[in-house]
Amino acid sequence: MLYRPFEKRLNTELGKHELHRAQWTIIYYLENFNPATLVELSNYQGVEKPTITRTVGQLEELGYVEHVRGKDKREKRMQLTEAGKQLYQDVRETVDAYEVEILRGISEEDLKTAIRVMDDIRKNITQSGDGEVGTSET
Amino acid sequence: MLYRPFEKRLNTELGKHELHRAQWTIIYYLENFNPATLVELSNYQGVEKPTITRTVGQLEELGYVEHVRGKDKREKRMQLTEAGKQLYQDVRETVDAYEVEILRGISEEDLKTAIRVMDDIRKNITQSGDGEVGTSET
DNA sequence: AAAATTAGTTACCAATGATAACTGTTATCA
DNA sequence: TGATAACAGTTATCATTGGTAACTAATTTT
Repeated sequence: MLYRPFEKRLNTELGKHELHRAQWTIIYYLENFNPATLVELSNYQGVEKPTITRTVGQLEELGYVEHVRGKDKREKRMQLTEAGKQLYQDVRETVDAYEVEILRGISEEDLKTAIRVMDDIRKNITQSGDGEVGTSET
Repeated sequence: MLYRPFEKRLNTELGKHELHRAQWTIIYYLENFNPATLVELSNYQGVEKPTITRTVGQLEELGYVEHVRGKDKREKRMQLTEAGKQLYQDVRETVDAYEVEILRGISEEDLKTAIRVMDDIRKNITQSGDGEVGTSET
């Protein structure tokens, strides 16, 4: 419930670069974990594969990502193109400014605590009810 | 980005009661701020009016909310029906259990801090870029 | 009384996600 | 080794949730 205004505003910021949130999330991940498979992205985002297929397809058409083949012919490893890297930098500026703005008046320490708590919560969620992580039930 | 698993899991929990998130949010608000207008709900959720009209319509058909007319014939004040109140209680149990689970291992104090930070962030967001709150620029 | 504002609706469309059923590819194992 | 299982990705289709534009009816402003 707390994320609606957040997402709304983020979309506005991304709109300046004609990007959508789902696309940005993938670019963001690739910048940090270059070449990644679709399954990797799927797990990271907690989203089904077809959704990733679609979004990656868009980014490919836009020229922001390309795929490099590895040994395993099944998987499609994706990486950022030059244009993609440039876009990341550009968006980063916008998003950074946005972050500074929404974090106004919050102490460094409280923020750290909040981030840690959020992370713990995420771990709790993904480790239990989802049945996706670590529960290898043949 | 941090809320995807959260929403996913919440939807699973709500699914047990054949509810969706958007519907639950409205029921939740009504339980606390009985009779509320659609505009009120719209502002609270940071969502446009047509979206609210639709969801409230669903809840009305399901028999969870009903509208009481006030003086102003334009507005449609909604309140929970008996069935709606009952549903709230039932879902509350599910959601409470869920909350306990995802907050495992987080100290009372850290949680308080995190909540405060989140709230501050929300205030920062709604007070600036949206141009919706308090900026009466004729 | 006319004009502007407000609450809500209708009719669209877009973004994001899910499922089911499928094709190739690689691993397993009997 | 050959059948079978598991895995990565795709296609097609649907549902949820959101948005815009254009409208009606009721209420305020001027």
